[in-house]
Amino acid sequence: MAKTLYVGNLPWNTTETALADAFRPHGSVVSSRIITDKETGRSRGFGFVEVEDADADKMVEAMNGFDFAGRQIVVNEAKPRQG
DNA sequence: GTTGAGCGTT
Repeated sequence: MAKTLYVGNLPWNTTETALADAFRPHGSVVSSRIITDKETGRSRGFGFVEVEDADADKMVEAMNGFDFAGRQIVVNEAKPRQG
């Protein structure tokens, strides 16, 4: 099982690979996704990282406020997209 | 060639 983590305050040039690479040493990263604008195709400045349930809690504590590319990112457990 | 609070696709 895995949990989805919301990651905000990301630089415009942040990629999914850079996100997963930053979360990898903190826990088991299942997948990562950067939200891009459907009209312009550019990054919206936030994304989601799916990690293992057992590591998700400590990864939020470890990566929340982490200096990413000069910006402090915001990491929290993502809201359920399906109620 | 920009922007900066906010929660994504089947």
